[in-house]
Amino acid sequence: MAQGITKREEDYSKWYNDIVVQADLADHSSVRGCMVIKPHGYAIWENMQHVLDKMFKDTGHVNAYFPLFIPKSLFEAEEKNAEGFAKECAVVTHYRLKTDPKNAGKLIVDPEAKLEEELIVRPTSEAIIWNTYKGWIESYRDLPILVNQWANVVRWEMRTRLFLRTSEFLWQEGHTAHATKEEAIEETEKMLEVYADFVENWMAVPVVKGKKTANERFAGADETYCIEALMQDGKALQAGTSHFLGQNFAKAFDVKYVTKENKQEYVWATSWGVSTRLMGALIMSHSDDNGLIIPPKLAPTHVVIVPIHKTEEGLAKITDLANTIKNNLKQKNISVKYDNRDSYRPGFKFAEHELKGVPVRVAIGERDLANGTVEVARRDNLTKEVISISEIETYIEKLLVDIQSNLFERAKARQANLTTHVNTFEEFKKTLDEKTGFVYAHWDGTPETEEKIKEETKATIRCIPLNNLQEAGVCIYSGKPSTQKVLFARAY
RNA sequence: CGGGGUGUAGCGUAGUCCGGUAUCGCGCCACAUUUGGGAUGUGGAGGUCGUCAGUUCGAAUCUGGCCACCCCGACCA
Repeated sequence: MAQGITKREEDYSKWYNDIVVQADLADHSSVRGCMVIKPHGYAIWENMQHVLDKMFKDTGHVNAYFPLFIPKSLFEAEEKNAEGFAKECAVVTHYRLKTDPKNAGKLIVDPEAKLEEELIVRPTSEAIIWNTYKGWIESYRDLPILVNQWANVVRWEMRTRLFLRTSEFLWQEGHTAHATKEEAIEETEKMLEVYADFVENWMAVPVVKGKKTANERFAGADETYCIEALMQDGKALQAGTSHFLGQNFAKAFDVKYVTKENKQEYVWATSWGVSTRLMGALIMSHSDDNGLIIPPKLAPTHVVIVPIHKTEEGLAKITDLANTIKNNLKQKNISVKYDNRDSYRPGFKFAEHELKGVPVRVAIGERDLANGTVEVARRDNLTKEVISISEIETYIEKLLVDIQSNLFERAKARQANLTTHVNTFEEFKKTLDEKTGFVYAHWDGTPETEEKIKEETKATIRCIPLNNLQEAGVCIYSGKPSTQKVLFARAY
């Protein structure tokens, strides 16, 4: 167990890395750009999956699984999508190794085992899925198709960061097919709402919902919706995207259906996804210089009980009490870990569970037994209280709810403080450099201006917020007329 | 792919200029004493010094090639 976490104000990215590694969430693997998600990190991801999966099912979706490999000819069918991902694709060219005749014990790629057609390791699955949907859809009676898959994908990134950007990552991708444009757009918006609901109410991370500009749009989409979150260092993080794909994939893969009126029509499509990147958002939204902070609704362990004893008899009594509390809390669906390891002292355990982000710690000592109390410490604000044993269960139940909402309110207040409206390019640059955060500014709506602003400031348009206030103004860069302010930020 | 840096025990390091078989801390193992915020003592295990070749009686140290990783840029959920 390492002891020092870099302070946030000293070096924010180092702090982030320290948290990920020292809180046992993930590690660099010996595969370049790929990480090992460790049990503690994976447990949090599993909780995210469970909640999201239920939300998907509740909105009528079902799960399925499609292949990891996509033949190049299928991959290239939707041109824009293919072009967008071409630069970061892993490609399988051979299917066999053989022993090296010149170097005993070593293997080489068998040059005679070259594939007729290369296989692309999926960076996303639209191509293989729409190729499949072609066979599933004949009539309007086959629609809609509402399928999700949990999978890994590979995008050959040049620079990687644990959870935020790795060459391989885990995600879910929903792929739906609809009879009408309206229905597909409704689906796209519905899933954006699902994501916003999850990220705000389970992860306790406030988001701005919006649409991407043409530059930032998913390759192959007509419209990309997104949720944007703001991290503690004032940088934005895209937390989820939902795409209205129009008829682009239906046309590329020739997926038509027969209407009631016996007419042939192309199918309308959506796709939407969130990834293990959410882990990064979770970490960077709440954690502090003592380590990770996990919102109760996603914490693998809600409460840890630490015994403090002087004698064996004392320990036995504490253990009895701990087990009673544990069982009572279990009735309330609160998961409890009794940390009775005898090789570590209480102070060490306190620090360790803080580092790993357990929301509530209960310490029980022999003094408590005499007084009929326990000490309860909350992770979010590091405060402690002495609570009577008789009311411990109801107290903790309420405390977990408090912590969840406190984390959200805290993050929300921070986001509000780090949101600025500006009217000139000077103000814009100054805000980005000195204050950071979300910056609202007028933009003339052209990709050229967006590109110039990005080149000069490294800030991108994160989104055009939904239900955005319409107000006449002039673009901060070009001085041309604008109808609304859009959301800029430097981003991960 | 460009520019910079680093490779010595599980982790962090000293030693490299000036060649003589590797230092310290954390962690690990055993035992004892401890336990209300990261315990202490005693004993112990653990290293082809990134890799390959060269120079030398002798290389962590000098020379050359290669490899890996990190940081900065171009790219990106």
